[in-house]
Amino acid sequence: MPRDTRGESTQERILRVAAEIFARKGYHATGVAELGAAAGLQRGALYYHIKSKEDLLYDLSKRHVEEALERGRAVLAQDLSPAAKLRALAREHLRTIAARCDEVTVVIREMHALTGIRAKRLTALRDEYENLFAEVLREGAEQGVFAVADRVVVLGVLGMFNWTHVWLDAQRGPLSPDDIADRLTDLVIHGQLRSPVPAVPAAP
Amino acid sequence: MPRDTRGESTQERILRVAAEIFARKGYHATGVAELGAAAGLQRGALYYHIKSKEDLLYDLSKRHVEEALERGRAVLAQDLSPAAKLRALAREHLRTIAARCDEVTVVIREMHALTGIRAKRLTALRDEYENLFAEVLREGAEQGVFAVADRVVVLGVLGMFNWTHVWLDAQRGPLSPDDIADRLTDLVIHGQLRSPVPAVPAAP
DNA sequence: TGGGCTTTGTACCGATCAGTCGGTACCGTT
DNA sequence: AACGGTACCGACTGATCGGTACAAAGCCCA
Repeated sequence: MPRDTRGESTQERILRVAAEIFARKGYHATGVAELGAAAGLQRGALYYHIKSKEDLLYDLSKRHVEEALERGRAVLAQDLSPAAKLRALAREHLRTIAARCDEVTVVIREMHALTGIRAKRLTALRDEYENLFAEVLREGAEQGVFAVADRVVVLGVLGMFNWTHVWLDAQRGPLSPDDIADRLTDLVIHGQLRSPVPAVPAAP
Repeated sequence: MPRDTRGESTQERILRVAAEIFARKGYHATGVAELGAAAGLQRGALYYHIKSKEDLLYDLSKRHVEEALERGRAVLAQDLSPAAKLRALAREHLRTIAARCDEVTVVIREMHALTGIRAKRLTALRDEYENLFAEVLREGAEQGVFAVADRVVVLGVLGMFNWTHVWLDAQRGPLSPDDIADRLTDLVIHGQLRSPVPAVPAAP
């Protein structure tokens, strides 16, 4: 029963500012006093709401990945062609990054700061999310629409989309997250080759 | 004039172990005592060799990016087709990651820990390296071999290759770095689409 | 043997770290 | 008025942080 009824509980405010500061300064470079101050609390008050600093990072990351995973699963449950599914998944991914860039950055950059069972659980969650991409590519290959995607290709595609969190914010163009997702999806589906030049021999 | 003539100076040993520890634990989570101990030195002795902890991170990163940049430039100076140049650049990139995974991880993950002019200088160096990929794609488009690569595509391709540092070590398959680079290059050039008319089938 | 330089270890600095504690103000319920 | 729970504060702990001062020890050349 939080006293604050202006639309955001103290818990939510703490998670929000923690994501912002962790993304900007890094987990280990951020002190709990700084986290509290950003949330309008002293250290003692902050520890009324969180169990530990690492738990804060864990809760923040877990909630984010779980929500993204849920949305991704909904996309895969749709009755679409593999190519359309890949496009829809890419759009969902880019929308998430556009809307929650701080959290994405924290999950990707600071996950290694988690220890023990928390690290294991979050790694498992992240693997589950990444499997969504593998699943779409597998479906496409099964139907003969895509070339068989070995693990390298899956990780390559995944990396392309994951890396967008680094530059999406700086991309101050007229392109919407959906536009960018479409452009990257086209690249994965069609490649860059435009001339009928045959396959390239390996470099010496 | 290092006393150690067994092939590695104290300076080099410090840079090497620092890369390893920074990559494993993170810059801010690593204490200077820990760095010294890993190099066989006490804190005071360590500070005879380094100016500061941040300077150690900077020197380590700068040296690495400069060397990678030099190799990349040599690739681009070769007289090759755009596709062959992209393949050669990808191979060079993957070879670097395979040989110096710790340094790559540190540069990518801990660069934001640098401040002031050091951050600016390293960012400029990294941008210069990333421009190599943009340059290859631009050449290809200029010659009509590649589709025009806008900034999104360049960043997408770059992300795909940069992200490999996350999983290349875990990839305990029979694939060499060159194999992986070739596979990713093929993806960028040809895409995954194979239907309705199966193009040149990729070897499974 | 004796300077002179490089390298190292020890002791120390002030600051900050994550986390805990006792105490207090406010709340609705009884 | 008394109570239990929620929310918060400020002070405190012991440890560790990055960095420095300084002297001893190892080394080379004379």
